[in-house]
Amino acid sequence: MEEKEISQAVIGRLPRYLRYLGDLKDEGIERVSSQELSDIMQTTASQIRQDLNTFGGFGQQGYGYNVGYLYDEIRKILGIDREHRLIIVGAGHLGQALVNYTNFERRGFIFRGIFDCDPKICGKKVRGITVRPMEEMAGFIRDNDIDIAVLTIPKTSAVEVAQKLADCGIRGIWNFAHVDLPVPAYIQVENVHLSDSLMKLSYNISSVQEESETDRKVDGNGQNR
Amino acid sequence: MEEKEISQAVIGRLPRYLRYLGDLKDEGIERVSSQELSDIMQTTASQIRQDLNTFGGFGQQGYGYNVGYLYDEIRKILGIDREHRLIIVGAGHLGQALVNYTNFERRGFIFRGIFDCDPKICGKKVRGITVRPMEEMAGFIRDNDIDIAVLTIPKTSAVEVAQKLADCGIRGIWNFAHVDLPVPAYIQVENVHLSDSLMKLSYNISSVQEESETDRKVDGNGQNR
DNA sequence: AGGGTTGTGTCAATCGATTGACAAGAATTT
DNA sequence: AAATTCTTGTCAATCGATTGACACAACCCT
Repeated sequence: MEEKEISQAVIGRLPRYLRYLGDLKDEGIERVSSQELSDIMQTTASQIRQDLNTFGGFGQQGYGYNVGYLYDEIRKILGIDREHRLIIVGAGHLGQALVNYTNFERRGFIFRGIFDCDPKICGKKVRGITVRPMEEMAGFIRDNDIDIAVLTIPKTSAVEVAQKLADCGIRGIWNFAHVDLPVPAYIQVENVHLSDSLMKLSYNISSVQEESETDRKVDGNGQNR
Repeated sequence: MEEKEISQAVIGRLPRYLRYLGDLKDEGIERVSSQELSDIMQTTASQIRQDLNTFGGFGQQGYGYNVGYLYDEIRKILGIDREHRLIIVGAGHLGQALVNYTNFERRGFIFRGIFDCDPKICGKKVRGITVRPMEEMAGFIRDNDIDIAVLTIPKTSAVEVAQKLADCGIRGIWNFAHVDLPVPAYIQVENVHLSDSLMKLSYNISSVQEESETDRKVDGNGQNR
């Protein structure tokens, strides 16, 4: 079924394509060429064509790409054409903030449960979802067919909990804890290391400082890399 | 002062080095070789040496690297040997969660102010910090020598607010809004596109599914790339 | 103090990712 | 209907990042 390994660099760009295509759809635009899209997105037309061709020919010569069709195809590739069921592990500030962020649900990521080891928090409701004790987690994952666990607990217990999650058959872990998780290769881990991100910003601020004699031209490109 | 452009790939790995060096320090370990470190971090010794040499020779032949010294040097490189003053723009769930996350302060990122356009929220206190109306933002940035603005507002107003931040001389923007920000090149933007990250996870889960006939070997490497 | 060992800094080779170029197919114009 | 324009898919070239190899410096043991 799988032919060749697809690079994470390409995958990482797909959500951004999806975002711009969604904007175009909202504006009622039906077709777009790689050149037009690259102008808007501040990238090269060649990269867009190369990226899309990794998954097959979605465009048509002399016409370009159909916005709605391409949008749907990228959704399928990313696996967000179906619902994902998530649980939050760690009902602290961040965990609660994520549950309250309704945009995820709009994209098909549905929060089904919240777990915490603190008995004082258990029983409390966050956006209608009851916080449950950790002991119930394994059963809950199996009973509710949970795809993804969101780890918003301190690093001290993260590795242990990740092990537990692996044992009860979770498919992916969205990891906000500031550690690398050693899990079997068939479990996917996506790290969101917020403090790493802040440190990168700190570096980039400082390095701009140092080259302050250089010209300060406006570039206007806000994409991450 | 600047000699050659340093790649973001290298910068992106520095916080991870710092994390593992901190762990070694806590264990009381004084010296480490690139080989030992690469074994722990699941990378190559060559990459570690190459990365560190971008900034100068921190090691000694036949000895390796002094953990404490290297730790301090990387902190200096990242610019986290001094304090950074931040404001939160957008006092929603995520903004409040970030203010309450004490680990940032421990690393020298100090939250000085919170701003929101909703008058109902203004005046409220989050971890001792009063939420102020947006009108006061520009003055506050100048008066309090603010480095970094954290953007936790909806995408609809993000571009406009970023423009305002640029005008009053902010140095960096930590952007949680789901848009690319067009700002002058001397302002650094670090994007945290949470839904993009979730979509990547979704893809990787699905792609593992498809190649399920392949061997399920344990790899134990939790690093992001 | 000398010899063996360790391990860095660096250069070269490999590997992967991005960009450029163009042939050919489809649309549009005349 | 033919000519022209547009624009993809793809191949080749370039560019950048990672890995491997090794000379030589510093350490450690006897």
